[in-house]
Amino acid sequence: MDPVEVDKKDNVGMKFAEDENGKSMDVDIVNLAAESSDESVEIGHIDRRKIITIANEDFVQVAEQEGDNPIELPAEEDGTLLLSTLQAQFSGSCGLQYRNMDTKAVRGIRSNQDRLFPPNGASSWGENVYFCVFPKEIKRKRDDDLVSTAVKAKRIESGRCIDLIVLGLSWETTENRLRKYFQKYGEVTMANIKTDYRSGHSRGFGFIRFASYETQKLVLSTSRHLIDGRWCEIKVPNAKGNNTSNKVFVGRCTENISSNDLREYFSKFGEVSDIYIPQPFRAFSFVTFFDADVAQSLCGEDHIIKGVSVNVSNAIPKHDQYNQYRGSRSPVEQSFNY
DNA sequence: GTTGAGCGTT
Repeated sequence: MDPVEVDKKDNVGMKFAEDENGKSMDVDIVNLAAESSDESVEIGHIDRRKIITIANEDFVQVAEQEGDNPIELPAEEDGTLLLSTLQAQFSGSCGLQYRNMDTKAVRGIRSNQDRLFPPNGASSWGENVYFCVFPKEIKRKRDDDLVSTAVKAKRIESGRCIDLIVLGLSWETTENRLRKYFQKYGEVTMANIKTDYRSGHSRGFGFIRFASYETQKLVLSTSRHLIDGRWCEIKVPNAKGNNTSNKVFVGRCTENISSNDLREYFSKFGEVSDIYIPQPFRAFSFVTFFDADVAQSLCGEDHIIKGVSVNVSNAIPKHDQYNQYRGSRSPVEQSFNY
């Protein structure tokens, strides 16, 4: 083949080159002609297939979120990544970021129209793992979709009452006012306003629960509710996942819910083998059943014990859920979590 | 002491 010229101006490794057909390619100058100090370097002695291989080697490692497993996306011959290539794998993504290991800060990737450019003006994407940027609305939607849409649907179609979240409450609205407002639809079994634990002030949302499924359906069919002069939204709250163990985590316990209360309450679902309440008080407990199916059937549900809405979920601690999700812990290992 | 999309203080 004919000699190929490589432009060495302000290069730090990878620069563009053209083969004899005028096709641009990436060539690693440091590896190919390290000793040359000319402005351009002849690399005609290099086998063309090898150059093509080098040229085709630039894949960009992209993950949906930081920490996710990356997918390798092919860069274009000029080193850029087409937005369409990115979006083919990550629908809705509009850009890329990566973690700068020196500064620990997240860096944005330059983009122009339909192309994304490698960082630092280089022509290589290097070994960085890049993660997607989504427009704000889509990111929110994604959480909604992936985290809980299926679970939500299951919960609402189950025919049972669940806690409903009320968003957009006035800072002034009290639990009594909330209860009073919704009582006109049917019997309310629980009303709760979430407050800032320091100031005690409302955080502007709360939860409500009805005695009958019919009432719940009726209330949910009207999404806008005028409460204390503000239009509020009532929705099925986001839920958590499932469980395979015979032990469940009971969250949002209050200090007056005793071991006996828990045993008495949960015994109606199946034989309880153990109750564990951490001391000092930590607002959760564990209930173990003889039958794992009973435990499983309760997961994701809210139950009212002594007027308090507690939440039943899987008994796997938060810091292990990542590994659990990745399947890197065996069920045997998981059983030794506590 | 402020606020106005969200997801249940330990």
